[in-house]
Amino acid sequence: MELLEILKSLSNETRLNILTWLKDPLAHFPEEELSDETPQLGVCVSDIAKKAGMSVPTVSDYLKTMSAAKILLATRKGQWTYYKRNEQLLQDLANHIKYKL
Amino acid sequence: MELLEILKSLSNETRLNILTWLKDPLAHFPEEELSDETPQLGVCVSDIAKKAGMSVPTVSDYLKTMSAAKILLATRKGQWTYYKRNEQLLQDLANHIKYKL
DNA sequence: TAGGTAATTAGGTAATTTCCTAAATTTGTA
DNA sequence: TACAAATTTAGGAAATTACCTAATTACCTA
Repeated sequence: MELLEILKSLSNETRLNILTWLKDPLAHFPEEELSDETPQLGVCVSDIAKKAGMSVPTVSDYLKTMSAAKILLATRKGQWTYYKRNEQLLQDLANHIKYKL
Repeated sequence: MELLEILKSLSNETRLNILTWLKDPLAHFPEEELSDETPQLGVCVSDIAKKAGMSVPTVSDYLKTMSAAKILLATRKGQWTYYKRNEQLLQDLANHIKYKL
């Protein structure tokens, strides 16, 4: 777990928002954008970009940054890349702060 | 607790190092720089700057940033400003990540 | 295979962060 | 009062981050 990389990737308001939106996609994305695979796969780049009100390339780069830090997990399926939270890493992060930092 | 402000103040290698050094000053600062008040007060700016290998103004500013985020607590005593960790806030941060984020 | 949609990569400008030196302030002491 | 030590504030150069548009790549389907 690369603590500094993780903290850097969380130190931006939009990226932090994305993380919270992905905690409960049903509550934060329009129903028609979600499928029954959303819980497994996550949400695709353009839907997240729309929600963030930012360009697709910018958000794509943010998501890549967060995946590199392992905060998010990416799944490519056809033309789409879906991103979801890595709950295990977030628990590891919390534990690291609690007991190690 | 201002999550984004806290995460920003932790997203720098030197600031993160300072936080870990202050967890155990005895292990990270020369004995002659410490007093029996160190556990209560913390460590002063110039000692931390020396350990970090950076200028006093830079480190003073880092410490101020971390105090503003309430990660550190400052005590002015005479000409010195001592900084120590705010353990309560770090526990709050860990819990927030674990249960809220 | 051509055209369309989704995503990524490339390249750039603006804003922010990093970290310095010099100057000013605060406090203790001769 | 005057000088010294610790810190903070001010101001600035260099590096990084934030975000955009344009171009390219990946993949699907007619």
